[in-house]
Amino acid sequence: MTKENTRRRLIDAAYEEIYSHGYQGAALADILKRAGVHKGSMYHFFANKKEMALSAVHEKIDERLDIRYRAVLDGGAPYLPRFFAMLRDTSERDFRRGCPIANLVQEMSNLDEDFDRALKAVYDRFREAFRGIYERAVASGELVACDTGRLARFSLIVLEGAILSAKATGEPSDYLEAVDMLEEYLSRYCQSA
Amino acid sequence: MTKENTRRRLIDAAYEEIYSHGYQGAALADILKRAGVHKGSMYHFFANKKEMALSAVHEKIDERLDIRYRAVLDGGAPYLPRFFAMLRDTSERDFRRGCPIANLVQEMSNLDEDFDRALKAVYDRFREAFRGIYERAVASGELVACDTGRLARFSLIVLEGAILSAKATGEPSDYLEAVDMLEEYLSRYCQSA
DNA sequence: GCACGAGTTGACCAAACAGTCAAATGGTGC
DNA sequence: GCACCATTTGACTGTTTGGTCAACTCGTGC
Repeated sequence: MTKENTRRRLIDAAYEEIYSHGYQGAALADILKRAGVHKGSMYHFFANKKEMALSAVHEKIDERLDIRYRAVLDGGAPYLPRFFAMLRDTSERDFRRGCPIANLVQEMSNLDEDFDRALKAVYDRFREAFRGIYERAVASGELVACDTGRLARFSLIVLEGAILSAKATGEPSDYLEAVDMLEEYLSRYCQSA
Repeated sequence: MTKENTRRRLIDAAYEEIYSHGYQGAALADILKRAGVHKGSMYHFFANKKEMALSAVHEKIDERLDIRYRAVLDGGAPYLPRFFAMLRDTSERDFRRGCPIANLVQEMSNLDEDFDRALKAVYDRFREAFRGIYERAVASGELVACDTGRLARFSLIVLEGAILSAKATGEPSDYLEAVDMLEEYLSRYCQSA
């Protein structure tokens, strides 16, 4: 165990266990077993289970959002084709487990203020990432001038709903179909025909 | 305690506790306390916690879906205005707790086969209710002939996503805005202009 | 080579958990 | 008024939970 490595292993294990079983359902013993770390060692890095979980939310979800969606922005115009290509890339999606953010929102938002605050921040950041892409698309002339915030809110709703649907039915095609229909909706705001 | 009343009280209490805390987070003791029923008495009616929970899903969610959406069908044409009026009626919605079905799907679908099966059935019934309304709308000439199953799937995705969004942000307006945009999307398939 | 503190170990704890059970209760048919 | 059985009662069990703690290891600075 090479020092600060321990903390990362704990965060990774906590993320995986919570993603699979939810926060309440994730047993501390299972997280520790997965990380190969002893209990007291964990309490050296984190005050309690919740603090570790919130750290995992921040470091595994929040920070990664930026990276993933920045890639779309950094590619330059046209933005929309690359945005939708990214949405259609299901190689990193696990429909059986659904969306890590949505799972936690559903489970914890109404139970714990700290989770609520943390998840609100993540959700807002998610929205802002979408809005940023649409803003660029307006600037590049792909979209007509419109309420990009509204489009972003709706897009995230469709995305989260689609992942939930795929989890509920077991059909990833549910997700892809919804992405098609979102694109169809968006075409209303596209330049020309 | 008047006999079969006990069972209903247990179902009601289980539904409420599970809706608030999730299945894993709902303590049997709290359910019993809420119902005012003793433990052994519960095990007389149900084999275990899971069976009681699945009964609650069936009797409190599954059966009620029919009732709620049948009202739209029973009102006669035009169907779409009444459908959207029902979606916009938030008097019975609890955005803090979200959607009881979605909550359970997120928590349990990938953890337990029995929950998975039960929730798949509920979700499918939900979809069929939507499709039935759109079928009627086509028959009555409100919608042009189109893939009503596809519209129903998308509508449910938007609905579930919107409820989740309202829960995440704490803003019920997120939900209402999405309903507006769903209606806007649907106008593509409406007769005339 | 010693002192120091970050990091590790694993035994231990009280509380909460789902589930069990023998005994008591009470209404119904006869 | 008795017999029967569905229902109720509440104490009990074994397990799992998150969290505590005193002792130990080990690299680094001096």
